[in-house]
Amino acid sequence: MKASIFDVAKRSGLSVVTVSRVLNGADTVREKNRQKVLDAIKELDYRPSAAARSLARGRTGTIGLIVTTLHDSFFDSVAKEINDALALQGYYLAISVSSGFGNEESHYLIQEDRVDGLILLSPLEEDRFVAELKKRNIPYVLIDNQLQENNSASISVDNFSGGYEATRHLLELGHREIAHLSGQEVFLSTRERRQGFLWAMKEAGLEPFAMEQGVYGVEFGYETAQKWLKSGKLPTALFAGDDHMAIGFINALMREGIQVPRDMSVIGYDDQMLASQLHPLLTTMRQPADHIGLAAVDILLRKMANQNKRMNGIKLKPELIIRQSTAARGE
Amino acid sequence: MKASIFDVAKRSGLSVVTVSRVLNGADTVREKNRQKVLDAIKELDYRPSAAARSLARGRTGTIGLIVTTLHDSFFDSVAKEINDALALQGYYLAISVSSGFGNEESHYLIQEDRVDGLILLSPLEEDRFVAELKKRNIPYVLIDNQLQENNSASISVDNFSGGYEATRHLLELGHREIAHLSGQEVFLSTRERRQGFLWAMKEAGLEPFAMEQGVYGVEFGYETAQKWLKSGKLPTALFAGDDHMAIGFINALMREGIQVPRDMSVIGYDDQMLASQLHPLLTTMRQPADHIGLAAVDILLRKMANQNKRMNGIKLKPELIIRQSTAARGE
DNA sequence: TTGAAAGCGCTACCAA
DNA sequence: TTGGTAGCGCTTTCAA
Repeated sequence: MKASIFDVAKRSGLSVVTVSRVLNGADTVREKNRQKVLDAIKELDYRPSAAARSLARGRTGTIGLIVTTLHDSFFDSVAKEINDALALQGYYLAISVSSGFGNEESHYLIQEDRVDGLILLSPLEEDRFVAELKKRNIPYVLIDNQLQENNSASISVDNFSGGYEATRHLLELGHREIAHLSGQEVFLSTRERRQGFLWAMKEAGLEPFAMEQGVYGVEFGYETAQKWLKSGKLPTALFAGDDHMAIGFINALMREGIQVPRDMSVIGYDDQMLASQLHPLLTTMRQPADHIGLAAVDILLRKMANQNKRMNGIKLKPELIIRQSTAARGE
Repeated sequence: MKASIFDVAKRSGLSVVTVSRVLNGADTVREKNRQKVLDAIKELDYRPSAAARSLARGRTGTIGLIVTTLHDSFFDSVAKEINDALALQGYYLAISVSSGFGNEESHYLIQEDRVDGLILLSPLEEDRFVAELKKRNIPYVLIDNQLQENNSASISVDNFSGGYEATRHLLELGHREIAHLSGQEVFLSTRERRQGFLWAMKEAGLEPFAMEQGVYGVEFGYETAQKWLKSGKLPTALFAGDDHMAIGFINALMREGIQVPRDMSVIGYDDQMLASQLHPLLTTMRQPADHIGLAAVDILLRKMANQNKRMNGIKLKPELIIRQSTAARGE
């Protein structure tokens, strides 16, 4: 039988209440007794039951994180940061990879109130989740939200600015024929990055060389490159909506002997791990995963503290990381 | 105030016990009453408290999965499979990404008995975990274990056979000058794959063209290729210990205009997502993530059912996936 | 600074 | 087929 707080009390010769106090770091326990309790705990190899604690306290000490996939080094990093930030505050992180479209009527982390608060990382079904969370009165924070109206409790990266800066970088290198690859329209980030691109182009008095819209991923980049290659018309520079598309694009070019950045410059977005591993190392826009994680935890904990108060969203700036895939325009 | 089972009882005009029965799908409830209860539940938007349930039942209904990283499509797949298999049985999966070396004295999933059982996916600190789990009497299963002695409760992929098959594939294509890149020695899988390689070579009466040992990842593959390129001596075929090394290696070759598989064949291991995205599409050894996940859940649940009985480990075979990076030896 | 007692919300056991 | 009652292991008053 597992030891309970009762056993510890008996063994230490003190009351259950005192043991509980020691467990929770109350400072109203005589040092000598504290030691007795600690000894008893060690001897019995006792650990408090999470279930009993949650029940008694009315909260679980766990924060949930819902992600669509962790197979993405940006999400992965954010999750790690959140985990660490939370640990510092004595909270546990429960990650749930919700592939998305829910036959699962509603998420289990929500269903049984297993969490005190929730962080949604780039949620696809944002509105459904948010509605549910509001109804349940569960504090939450959105990262990289899609819906403008949810800006109140969200951390986002300024994608417009990211698209703008990326394009500016190419422009400053002397490029005039610049194309853009974008991902799914459903993502607000997709549209914003493109707007940033268009803005920078317009500002420079230029028309986009080409724009393609597809699905984030290596394949789309590869295929687009092949298509363009076949048509014989290539821009001198490309702003890809994410690193994977950029990598796929470069991959296709390399196979045709077209060199990056000698023959063409390519900039990606996200600074995926792969971006700094595959050659040519990719110039890209980095999303500040660490700040994002910290900010999310900060806002969430605040919200949990003063239920009533309304928080303001935070918008972070992405950072241009110059590597090897972009260079001044040839000739 | 949140509705409790008591409120549902009151509202439905039945007892708490009956409500509990309905909640747990007992078939000893009159259909009419069942409906009453269901209605009350809906009206009150009631959900059972996970904490109270766990406390009363003595188990949490949650299975923990400890992984070092999910930023790996193999781990990611296995995790998904486990999640689904578990859901089918009414269990929840709590994933915990434990970067490894624990200042965290002992893992929180273990610490507070938040789980009924634990699955360890390719654990680095296997012995520490296993010792702890045995002590706590928590049922567990290891996937891809490092220590031979833990084979009792483990699912592993036959890495020896994988290394052997991969090499055979190259051999059958007519290659004679075959090199091997391996990862960290700490991993049993690393050593086994190499042994498989060596065995196949020996069987064919051949000496390895070269063998390098480094760290799993794109970089090591890239650097090794560069080194070999510089020395001017390349094998006609390479068996890389994992896909990332293979990809890095190919990446370096491509930059020098050396084509795969025309000039050299490369086979990887794991069938990472990237392997089927980057061109040339990588020939590789696939680990059967689905079977692994299923088997792990199966064994774990069995162990949980009959605490006493000893299970036998399972060893699965990897599968050769032929894509574009290997071809018959030239000339 | 300590402890007795009353829950937290649910399930399990025993009767009816 | 139903319900009363006693816990599950902990925290939180409230008194002492």
